Amino acid sequence: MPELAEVEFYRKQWDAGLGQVVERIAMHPLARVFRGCDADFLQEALPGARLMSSEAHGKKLLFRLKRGRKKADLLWLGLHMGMTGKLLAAPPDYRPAKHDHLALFQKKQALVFSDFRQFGQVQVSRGEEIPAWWRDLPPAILSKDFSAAHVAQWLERRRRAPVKGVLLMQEAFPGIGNWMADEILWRAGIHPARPAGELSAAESRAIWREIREVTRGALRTVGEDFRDPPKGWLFHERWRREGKDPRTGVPLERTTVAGRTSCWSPARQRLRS
DNA sequence: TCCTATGTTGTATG
DNA sequence: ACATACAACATAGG
Repeated sequence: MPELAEVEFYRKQWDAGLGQVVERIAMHPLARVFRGCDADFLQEALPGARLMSSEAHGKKLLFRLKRGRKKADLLWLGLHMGMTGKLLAAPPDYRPAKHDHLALFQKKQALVFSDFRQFGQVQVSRGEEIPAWWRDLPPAILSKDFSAAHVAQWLERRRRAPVKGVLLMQEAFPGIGNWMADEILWRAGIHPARPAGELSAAESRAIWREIREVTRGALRTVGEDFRDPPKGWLFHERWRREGKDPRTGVPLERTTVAGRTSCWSPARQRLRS
């Protein structure tokens, strides 16, 4: 599932282990989720490290661990949930199941990363320096730097691409995934296949506003306790076979746009005006 | 059996 | 340089 709100929910699942030492770990070092990192190093560095803090940025997660007293003894654990990744806290005697690729065992619980499709990824770095994979991140959606001008700039820069595809670009819109993009465009009344550069200033601004609204709403629901977003959202209809526009009752349409299944309301989102 | 799936990346092609 | 289409990754569920 993981888009930004699901990722935030999963981040908090490991809060149970903050401040505590990892006594031992279990992992499948040959699993595909370790393709981006040195699995042997991970295996030797994690036991004995203390989980200090966690952070989410878009769909990426960072866990900071500390091995000794020196500053340089920091361990940076990066996780991406891919399509089916999840994090959970389990009892300390938990037996990792087939798709649990990494488990950090602490005195009071086990912190588990599970991902059956393995589109997710693990990264690890050591030392004082912020690792390259956590540097130069784009402005977070709810930060001050995520301005209407930032959105307008990206729509213009990718002017020939369908707007749906632009919203999925993580280097500009960190954390937006397929369902959020559809939700944003539906609320803004913009057809997903419209070329980004053809949108008016008002439409660009509406996208900016709805990106932030959908993000806030998703964090308050999905991000808190995984409950569904509020009634009236496209979310509740977009996966249903006979889905209807929550505002007009008109049957929703779906096609592939920018390589992803997209859902929109023909009543409110038109290709040409 | 076939199709779909809340993601990303690489390659071929226009 | 930009954009698109498509495959690949690995697995489950309808």
